[in-house]
Amino acid sequence: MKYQSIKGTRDVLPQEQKYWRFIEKTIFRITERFGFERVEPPIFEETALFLRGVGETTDIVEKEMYTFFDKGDNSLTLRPEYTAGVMRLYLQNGLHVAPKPVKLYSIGPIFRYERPQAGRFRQHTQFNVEVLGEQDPAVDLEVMSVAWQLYAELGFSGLAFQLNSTGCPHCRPAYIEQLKEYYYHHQEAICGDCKRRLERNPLRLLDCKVETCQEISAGAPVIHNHLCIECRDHFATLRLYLDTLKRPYRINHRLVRGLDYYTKTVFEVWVEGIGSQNAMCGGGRYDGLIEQLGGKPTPGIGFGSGIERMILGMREQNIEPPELLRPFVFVAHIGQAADLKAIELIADLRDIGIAALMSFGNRSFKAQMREANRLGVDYAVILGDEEMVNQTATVKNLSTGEQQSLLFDQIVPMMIRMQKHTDKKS
RNA sequence: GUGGGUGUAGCUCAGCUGGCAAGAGCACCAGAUUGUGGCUCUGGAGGCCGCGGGUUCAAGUCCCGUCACUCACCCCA
Repeated sequence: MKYQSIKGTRDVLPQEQKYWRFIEKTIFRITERFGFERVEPPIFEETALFLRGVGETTDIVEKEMYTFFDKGDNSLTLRPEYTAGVMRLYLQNGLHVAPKPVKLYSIGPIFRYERPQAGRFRQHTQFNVEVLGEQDPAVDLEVMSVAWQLYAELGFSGLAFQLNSTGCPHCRPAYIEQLKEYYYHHQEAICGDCKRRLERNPLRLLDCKVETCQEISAGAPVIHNHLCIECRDHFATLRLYLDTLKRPYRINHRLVRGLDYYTKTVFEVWVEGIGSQNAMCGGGRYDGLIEQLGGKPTPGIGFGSGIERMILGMREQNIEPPELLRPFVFVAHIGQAADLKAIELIADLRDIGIAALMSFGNRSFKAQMREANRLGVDYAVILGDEEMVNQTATVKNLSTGEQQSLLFDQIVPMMIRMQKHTDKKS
């Protein structure tokens, strides 16, 4: 084989489309219900936006971006996440003067140069939600509720939020100092990765999977004891809201997120069985980001959810999305006159909105019937020598096997009636 | 970037300790039914056994290299 898809990318084939259709429809329905509006920034932006927006020392920026120079020698990058681009869109298009909060969502591809594995690709699709301009914890709840409602309506069971607060610029630095202080005392015992984390991203120390490191992290200072009053209140109120709605969640002190811009609330939703990358969505609050990108101080919160991971999760939980609609009529034809009539007939049917197909080439009648069956149509219209002589068509109901003879003029009206009939049933 | 696993028909996979003119199921095509699908039966088409080298009388099978895929780590949806 000469060409194959790029590492970490995947083809979406017809048999998977029912998942995509189902998920997209559910997203549209829920975002509408929650009062979100769709925006789509371009797939690539100037590289500097992501450097600033995501954070220069994050893994995403340091090693995962698809960056290239265009013919004008501009450094461009395929978006490695949605938020920075949406913030740019928000500022550039004057949405910051719109009534607050501004509630936006997007659906599209994300690119990261990573080693692929189960549930992780170099191109994946994200459903992304952002709410700008309101710091009320009720907005945190609202954003989390979009994710919750989506997974519930997709049919997932047994899900729970992982929840944490990572503090804010007022309280986090002091906490991180204490954390580092603690770890400096255990420097001998921690793994190589953790030694790096200690210098570069101390919060991640808590998340290490190495057993000996976990023992150490178990004794580490907990951020909740170091939150400032504002952060503590915010977190407590959010918990009150979640409790009121009886939404299951687990406080996870180890939940930290890799992007620099998060403040206060961070959350994920996990699903088992899709490999070790089990987070179906991840997000949190980023109250300082807009300011960092040149806007006025504006609170914000959002999350991204991987559609490929939703599909993996649905498969794992044996959730069957609705089947796509099948074509309604198939026209089988034998002989030249019938061929012309078939072409005319499917055109007429399609004009009035009925999904009609015909056989191509000179296939045997039997083969055409097999094809009709395989396509899953409700009716086969048969045009053969006899029919052409009588100016009639034989219409066969493929589920009951009944068939009747109709004048040409009666076929389209009959199909309209039959389709309405089946619509009612389903 | 690091470590493990796997590469045989379109898909899922058998091929044990080297002896294969290379198999099965599904899918595809055709026939049984000369104008009637699904079920069944019969037949057909479809493979440089990832690629390159080596060992051997003999390699899909053993060895080396290489590429690809895959799982896991880092990190993330």
